[in-house]
Amino acid sequence: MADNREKALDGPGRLDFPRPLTTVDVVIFIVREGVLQVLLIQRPTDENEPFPAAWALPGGFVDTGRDADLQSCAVRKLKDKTGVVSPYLEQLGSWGSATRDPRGWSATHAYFALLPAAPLASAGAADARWFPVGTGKGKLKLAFDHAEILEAAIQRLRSKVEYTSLPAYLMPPEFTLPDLQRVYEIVLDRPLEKSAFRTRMLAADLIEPVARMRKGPSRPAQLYRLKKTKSPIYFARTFNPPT
Amino acid sequence: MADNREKALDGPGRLDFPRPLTTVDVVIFIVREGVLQVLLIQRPTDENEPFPAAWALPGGFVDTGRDADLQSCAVRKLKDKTGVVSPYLEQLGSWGSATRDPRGWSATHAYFALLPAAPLASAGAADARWFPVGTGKGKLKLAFDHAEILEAAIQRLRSKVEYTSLPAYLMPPEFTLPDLQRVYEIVLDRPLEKSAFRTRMLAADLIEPVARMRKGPSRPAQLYRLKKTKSPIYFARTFNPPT
DNA sequence: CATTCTTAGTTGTACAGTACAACTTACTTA
DNA sequence: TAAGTAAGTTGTACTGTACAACTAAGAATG
Repeated sequence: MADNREKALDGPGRLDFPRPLTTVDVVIFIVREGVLQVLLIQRPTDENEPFPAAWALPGGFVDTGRDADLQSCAVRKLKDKTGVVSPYLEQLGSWGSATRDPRGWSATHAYFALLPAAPLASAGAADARWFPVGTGKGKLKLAFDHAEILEAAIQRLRSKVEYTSLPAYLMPPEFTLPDLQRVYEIVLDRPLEKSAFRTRMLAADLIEPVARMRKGPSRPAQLYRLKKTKSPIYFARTFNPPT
Repeated sequence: MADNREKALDGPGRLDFPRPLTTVDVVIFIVREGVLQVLLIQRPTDENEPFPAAWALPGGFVDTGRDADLQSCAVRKLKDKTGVVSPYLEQLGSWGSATRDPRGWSATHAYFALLPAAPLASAGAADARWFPVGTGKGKLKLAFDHAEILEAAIQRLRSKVEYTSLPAYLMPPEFTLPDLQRVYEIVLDRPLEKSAFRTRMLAADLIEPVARMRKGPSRPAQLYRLKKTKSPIYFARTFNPPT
C-alpha cells in the first residue's frame, strides 16, 4: 500500500504542501441504433456530494494502493462500469484547476474508449446509461467540467476519424464494408464516397475477408474482420474535406 | 491560498486518503544552429533529492496557491526558465504511476512548447541548457520518466508537422519560404519538395509578405511574417509520406 | 417465371495536389 | 563580363479522391 505520510525533509525537497485531488475519467463511446453514444453515470443523490444526482463521466479518484499507473486506473473504471476488458483506449488529456471540483484543487486524467458494437450493449451498472451524442441540440448539464471534456473527446474522435482507422474499433467482430462506411458517416455526420472509401480501406491492409457473406433483402455483402494485432492506420489524406 | 486540510466527511465523500504528487513538466523546443533542440534542467546535487545532478525536463509541483489551473502552471514554469511569455503551448499528455518518482505515487501533466528562433536564444537559467534532439544516437539518461515523455513529445511534434503549420511557431518574426522549408526539414529529418511546399504554404493563407527582401550571396528572397491571430493550419494531406 | 426493388460492388472520367526535374531569375563575387 | 549560387517558376507524370453511371446478386412481387 502506498503511504500518505511522507517524511518531511528540510530544504527544497520537503513534500508537506497541499496536494491536488487526482482523478481519472473515461469517455466511453459506442455506436448503437445508428447513433454515436456515450456512457454517463448518475452521481449519488447525497447532498454532501458535489453535483448530487447530476450525470457525469465514469471515473473517480486514483487509488494509490490498487492502481499501478493511470492507464490501469482507467482500465479498472472501464471494467467496473461496462465489464469490457480491452477495448481501444487512448489518453485524451488532463484538466486541472482550483475550481473544477468544489472539494478543492483537482486534476483529472481523461481517457477515451471505443467499444465494439454488440447485440446487447447494455450499460453494466444500474446508475449508468447511454446517451446519444447530440448534434448540437439538447445537451444536458454534466457534473464538474465533464461537458468540456466530453466535447474535447468528440472533437478528437471526429478529427482522428478523418484520417485514421479508428472506427474499426467500433465494429462487431464481423462486418461488411458498407457497415464500416456507415459508422464512419455516423461519427463524421456526413456522407462519404463509396468507391474511394472502399479503395482506401482495402489498401490499408487492415481488414481481411472471412469465408461468409452477409445475407439480406438485397445483394449479399462480403464479411470482413479486423486483422490481428492491428494498431490504428494513419492515412496520408483526410476524406473529402467538408469545406 | 488553497488549503491542504479537507473536512473529513463520513461516508463515500471522505477525502482522507493518500493523494498522488502532482507535477507539470514542459518540453521546450527550439531550432538553433540548424538543429532541433530541447531545454533541460540539471537537478540539484543534493543527495536527498531524487535523481541528483541528472538532467530533467523543466517542471515541478503544482502550487495550489499560485496556479489557477494546469495551463497557467505550465506557463509559469516556462517563463521561469526562459523568460518567454506566450509561445505555442500544447498539452502533450500525462504520466502517472506508483514508481516514476521515488517519493511516492505521482502524476505529471506534460506540455510542449515551440519557441521562435531568436538571435541569442540562451537558456534563461544557470542550471539550464539546450540539447540537440539526437537522431537515435547519444541519448543521455534523464531523471524520472522524462526520456519517455521527451520521446513522446518528439513523436507528437514530427507527426503534427506532417500535416500542420506548427513549424511557423519556430520561426523568427520575419523569415523566407526557404527558411520555413528548412525548419520543416530539420524537424522531419528529410527533404521536402520545393514547389509543392511553396504552393501549400501560400495557399494556406498563413503568412503574408512584408515589403523587404532578405539579401544574401545569391538571389534575394521574399520575407514573410505570420498573419496575426493565426492558430495552426491543418492540411488535408501529409507531405510525401516517407514510405 | 419474368419484373421490379434494393443494396453491393465496379468502372470510367475529371480533378486536385504532389513528385520530379528542368528551367529562369537576380544578385554576389572573381 | 563570366561564373556561382540560391530563389522562384514551369511543365509533365502520377496518386488518390470526386462524381456519376454502371453492373451484379439476391429478395419480393405479380
